[in-house]
Amino acid sequence: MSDKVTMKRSRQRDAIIAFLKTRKDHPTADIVYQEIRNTIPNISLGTVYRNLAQLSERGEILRLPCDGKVDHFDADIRPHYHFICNQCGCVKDIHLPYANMLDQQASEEFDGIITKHSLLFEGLCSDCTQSE
Amino acid sequence: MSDKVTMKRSRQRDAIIAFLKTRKDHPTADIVYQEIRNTIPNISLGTVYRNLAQLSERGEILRLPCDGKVDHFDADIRPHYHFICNQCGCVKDIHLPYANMLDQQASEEFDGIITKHSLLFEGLCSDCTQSE
DNA sequence: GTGTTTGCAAACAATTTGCAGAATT
DNA sequence: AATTCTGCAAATTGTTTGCAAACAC
Repeated sequence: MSDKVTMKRSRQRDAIIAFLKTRKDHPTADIVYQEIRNTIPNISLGTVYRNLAQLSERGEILRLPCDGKVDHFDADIRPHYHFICNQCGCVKDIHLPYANMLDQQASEEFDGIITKHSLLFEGLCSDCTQSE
Repeated sequence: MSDKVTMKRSRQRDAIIAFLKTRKDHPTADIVYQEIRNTIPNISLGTVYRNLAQLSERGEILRLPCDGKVDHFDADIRPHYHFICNQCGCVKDIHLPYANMLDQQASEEFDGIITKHSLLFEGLCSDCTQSE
């Protein structure tokens, strides 16, 4: 849709990317905001949203619409699946190989063009399993 | 979580369910609202949301958080998969058998408990394929 | 009659946007 | 110098909620 327009560097964006890369969970925009404020106290929430939107549009990070409410962001852009805990809402990676077969099967019975799929598992994470 | 509490019937709710059952696409709350207004002109949007929430909590309809923005609702509660068009945003059914295998595979490499998954295909619907 | 449902409007949460000034190239 | 980026606050969007009156059982 849109070409990759010139991007100037900024302290704020660098910090956002760097932070996302340190995390294996998948922070929300607000968590990113709270964290970055430790380093850049007067960063604004708008800037965080702007950068996350920008970066995910360019494919440099992933936007995960896991729980239908709040988006989560992932610096690991390799195709992989996710899990969301029904109790605490945490989001984790599921390391299964991407199932091309599913796209093929779906294509066979579908009239349009299928380019990919996303797969979200649900249940209880290990922490919540114990405290139940 | 919550027991099925007594439910009194209402003209509005009956209309909402009836409408949803006539549709194979998966209307949003707002579309339901616009439609029902033809029959019940002074129904309020709040009532539509309240009933859709209520019905999906009781498992009488499905809430589909397809596009991360707007929820879609489905009167077909049998487990099945969905497709969302990247162009027009329409949501369609994908009739593949529910893949229990995926839950098993995911469970093997995951520490918590996996109860189910949802699978969303993306691409272009047949209409958008032609107009491209 | 008791308790649920409604319409309305106000409240809310997550996110986006307009703008003037600051920072990057 | 040109353009992108930021902080701030206001605007938007989708959805939920509080309340008094209306309705169902």
